[in-house]
Amino acid sequence: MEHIARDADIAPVAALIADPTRAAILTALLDGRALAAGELARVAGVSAATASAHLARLLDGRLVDVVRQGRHRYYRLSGHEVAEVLEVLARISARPPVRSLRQSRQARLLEEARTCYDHLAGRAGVGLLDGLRAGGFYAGADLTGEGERLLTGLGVDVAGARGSRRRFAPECLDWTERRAHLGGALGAAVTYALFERGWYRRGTVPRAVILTDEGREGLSALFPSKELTSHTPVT
Amino acid sequence: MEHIARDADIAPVAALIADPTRAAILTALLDGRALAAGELARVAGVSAATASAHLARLLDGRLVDVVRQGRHRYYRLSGHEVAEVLEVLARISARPPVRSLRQSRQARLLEEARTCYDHLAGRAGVGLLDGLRAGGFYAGADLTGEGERLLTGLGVDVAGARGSRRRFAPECLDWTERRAHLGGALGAAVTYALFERGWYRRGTVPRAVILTDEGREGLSALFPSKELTSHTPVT
DNA sequence: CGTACCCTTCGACACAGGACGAAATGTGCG
DNA sequence: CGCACATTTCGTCCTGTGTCGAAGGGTACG
Repeated sequence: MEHIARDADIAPVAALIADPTRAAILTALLDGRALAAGELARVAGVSAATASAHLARLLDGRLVDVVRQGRHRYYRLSGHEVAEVLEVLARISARPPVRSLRQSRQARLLEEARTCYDHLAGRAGVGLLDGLRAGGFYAGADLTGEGERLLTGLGVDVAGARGSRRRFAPECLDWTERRAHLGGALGAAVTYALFERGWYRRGTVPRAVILTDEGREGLSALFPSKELTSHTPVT
Repeated sequence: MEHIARDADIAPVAALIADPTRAAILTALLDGRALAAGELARVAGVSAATASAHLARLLDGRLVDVVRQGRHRYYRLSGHEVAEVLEVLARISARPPVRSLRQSRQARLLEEARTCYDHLAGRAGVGLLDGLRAGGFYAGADLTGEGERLLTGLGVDVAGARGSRRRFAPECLDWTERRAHLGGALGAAVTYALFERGWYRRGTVPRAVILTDEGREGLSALFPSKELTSHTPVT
């Protein structure tokens, strides 16, 4: 009368994430960019041979894709579902103690504004969603008509996001802020547009993004509330 | 110049899920009930000693809670966040091939209607959300005023769900249907009310739930669309 | 109390798999 | 063609951990 597993077996996938080196690799890829095998070895702090073995296993388990370019091989997460797993896991995982000053500065940068795979997170992401809500541009898990006009005017490909097979505009729980930010296809499209406009740019710390002067102006014009724009720059 | 992990380290938590025996135990607990250590050993197909060791590790990692009752120790998931991790992992995990007739019947039961930790999932869960939407009771990620009246009238503790620190009424992606069902605090409250009314009851297969005759009548009165009520009983 | 039962701890074993250096493969460039 | 570089494959070592039987606490019940 025993019940054999008829659910999806999650153990093999979890095992792929369970190794510290592979977890470091996956986390490094969490910003959606593709990194070369050598870079990943360096980030994870292991030899090239070791990283290669791990990447082969991740590839086999379909957690990452590879694109060959010359003598480099660039690896990236195979999709946003993988990023979601990592984020959800982070939500119930302990945050390691901060050791150095530099680390605490990096931590503050990430709490301020970062990308969560392909959309904006951290205080900036939460503030953006708050601003959209306060202005009547977003309600429930959808844009209002007014919101659709606003974002389209800013160069966001709203129609394309709607056509995507991905969920359109779900709220995504932020694991530093413990509040929601904008995720899904629309979250990605908005973030893409913000980069295109130069309102945000990538920082030197992986996943960290930085509000530019133009961005501060543009956003404060759109959202009169202070939340989004008053945050002090981290230097 | 290497980047040490300043993110939450997810590897230890993933390692807890990565062992097949522990994954079986966690999956068995996914319906939110508390099971005794012996039962868990049996469902996982290991000796009591082995199960005990695994449960100790899960306890240490805060994935499960234990409640001692006489000479039994009942284990349960420590919270819905843990259940969410398991569900998200299942979404990117391979479904094992069906081996026996009994397994395929069980699989059909679960696809039809099951609980996802504490709310309704499967075709029944997806149909319920569809019905709420079609009737104008739910839009975006919130109840409409009409929906609030309807559910309150059915005995759902809507106010309590709103007061919860959990998200109120998020859409939860169903990994068998690949469509959304109702999750969060409201999903749990609705499911609780459906059980209280006797419209659904627990099946013999873990996590499976069964639509009762009263439930069929009640739901078809509320939601004229056929989706929710026409499904053929699995025998 | 003594017995039956549930569960955990202990001791011992076996095995998976992660680590590296060295060598092999493959690509680009002069 | 030959050298430089990125990456993988191979061989080997070694730690970590999952497994069980047997023994050791607790708890209930007659």
